[in-house]
Amino acid sequence: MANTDGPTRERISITAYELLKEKGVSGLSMRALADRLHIKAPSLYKHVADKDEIIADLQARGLREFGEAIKKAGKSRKAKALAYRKWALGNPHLYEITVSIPLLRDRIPPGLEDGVTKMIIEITGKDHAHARAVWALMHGLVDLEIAGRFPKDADLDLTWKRAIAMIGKA
Amino acid sequence: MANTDGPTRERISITAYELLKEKGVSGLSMRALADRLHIKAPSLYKHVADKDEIIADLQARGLREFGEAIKKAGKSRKAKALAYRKWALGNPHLYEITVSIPLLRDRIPPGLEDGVTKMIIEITGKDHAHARAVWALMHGLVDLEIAGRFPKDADLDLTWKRAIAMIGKA
DNA sequence: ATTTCAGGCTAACACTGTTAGCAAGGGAGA
DNA sequence: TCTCCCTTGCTAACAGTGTTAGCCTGAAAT
Repeated sequence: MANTDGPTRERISITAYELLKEKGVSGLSMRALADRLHIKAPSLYKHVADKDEIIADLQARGLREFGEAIKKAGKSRKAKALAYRKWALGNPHLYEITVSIPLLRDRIPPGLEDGVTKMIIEITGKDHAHARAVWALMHGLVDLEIAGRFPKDADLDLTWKRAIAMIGKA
Repeated sequence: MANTDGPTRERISITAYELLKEKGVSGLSMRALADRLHIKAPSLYKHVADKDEIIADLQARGLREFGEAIKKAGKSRKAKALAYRKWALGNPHLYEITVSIPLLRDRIPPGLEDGVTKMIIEITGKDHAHARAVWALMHGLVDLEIAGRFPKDADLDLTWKRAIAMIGKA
């Protein structure tokens, strides 16, 4: 071994997260990740089966942190909704890799996804169908905002206000 | 010239669309596109500046066809909403490249995007903020459905019903 | 007939994920 | 202590991506 303290699986995970935060999904390459760990790209495969394992890792982290952020927020639907927006916009790359990319269900800890889904259902306090519609509304808002699909002069605070009104009344 | 009838810009556009329909966004490579046109990849650059020009082309087509589909639908909000879903699910790859990828605003015909936006505003019959919330709701539903984020046993027809109820009441 | 040029071509570069095969060092067992 | 093995690094390489440089050829225009 050339290096006495090689990268553990944990360090790889943390470094991947830092790289994602700084460079986004497209900047998360195996070579860039290896560089930060001061090893060569092929050596990563001694710790990890493939890139999907790293992505699954980040998706799990995203689900976990997102879940905590929502849990911490005030109890009202409005507070939860605004927490959703705040978290997603504060962690756009993590949000993207967690929600805008096919979820690697087989490779994340079981129950994680269900936990988040159930939490959304509890917040809305209605049936699954309603909860899914609410989730879709919030996801759509965030996705379009991150993707820059709304015009620059769009009043998104007002848009969220309208969206929250829609949730409350139906 | 080896071939007497080389690919025109129009043929490139059509072939790219066919390729997208069949192979999806990830299958739309310059080499695969060139193959279908019976030329080599570098020759494409005699007709097109870069791949983004082709993507912008498809985004414009997506906006156009999507706009027509919504226009054709029944006048009720419900009919429009269901037309949105139907079109998106019927043209998932075109929907993805049009909406789930950053829009190349500088390279699509001016007014196209605004036209679609205005149409949505007209349908909702309220202010811009409300229209954007409605759009986000529909986009979120479709995006999550295409991405396979809803469980297999989810009743999505019911979810859309709830969503449409939300639109109507707020 | 000569020239110009559109539109093909091959070779190549930098990047992506990934595999094969080699080497060196540390830890475990005899 | 010696030896073996296994972990974990390495380089070279492959197939794929978008893209550029430079060459060649046939058709059209002067």
